[in-house]
Amino acid sequence: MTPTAARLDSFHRRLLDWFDDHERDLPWRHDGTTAWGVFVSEVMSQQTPVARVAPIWAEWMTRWPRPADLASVPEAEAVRAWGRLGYPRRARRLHAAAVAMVEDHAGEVPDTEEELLTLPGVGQYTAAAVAAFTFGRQAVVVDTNIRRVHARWETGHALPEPSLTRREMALAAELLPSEESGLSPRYNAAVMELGALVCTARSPRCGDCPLLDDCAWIAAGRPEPHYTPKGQPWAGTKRQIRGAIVGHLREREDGDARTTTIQAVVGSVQPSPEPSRVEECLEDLIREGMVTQDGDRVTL
DNA sequence: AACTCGTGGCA
DNA sequence: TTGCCAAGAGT
Repeated sequence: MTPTAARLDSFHRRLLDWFDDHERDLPWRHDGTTAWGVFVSEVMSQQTPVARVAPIWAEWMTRWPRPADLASVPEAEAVRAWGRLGYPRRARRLHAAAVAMVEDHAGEVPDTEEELLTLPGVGQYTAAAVAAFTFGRQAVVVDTNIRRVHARWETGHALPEPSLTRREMALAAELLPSEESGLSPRYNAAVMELGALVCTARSPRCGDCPLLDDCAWIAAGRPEPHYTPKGQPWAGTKRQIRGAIVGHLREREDGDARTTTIQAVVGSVQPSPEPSRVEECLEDLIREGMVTQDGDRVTL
């Protein structure tokens, strides 16, 4: 299960050579991007395609170039500026993280995984990614792309298990180039990039893969993933209704704020569920702080 | 450990 | 057309 030193060396060399020729020109990879810029890009990219993140990230960097700039505006400003990236609670956590940086870290992005992990919205992946990509640290970065590359190249499975296991983290740590080599940050980016561009979940481009002749999944005959039936109807779920509520509010421009009546919110959700169900979701959003209430009016 | 939390593009 | 999937985190 532990690859031989020779196979591991080949793995590193092929990935890094491939990355030299295929690295995407993402805006946060440009020279001069600050640690704050990398931090924001990582949070925005959680569960969200990077192509959709790029324009919003650019707006945020112009508007709030330092943590203190975001921390100085109301949290609702961040939620409004989030646009349609999805999971808008991430905007609130990003704002809270900026406040924490100002209050506890001299207005800077902390430069260790341990400190990064204390920030709202920062979990195992984001802490490792920021530590590696902006501070050049030795960190075990494991995202969905890296998990899939590892599953195929080493384990021979089409896709990783639904939830991240300790075994996977241990494997990722074993596959990391040594600290002395100084290659691990760029290697981490390279594996992620391969997963995003070549070793994709659907229709992988194995013909373009630098690891083709050394891949356990290929050697096993590219077995299919085991099908897991979890298909549930989307319409009527809390997530759908919450999305419709916040989406409706987002479009209700009224000066700086985005506000309307509870009644208008209830009438805006399509297909229309029971009004009580919409009200329940609205109450959740108010309780969580995503939406504020003033009498019969609600504001994003 | 299993669930919840948005949104849009694409095969 | 519709289900799958995308740089996960929090509980």
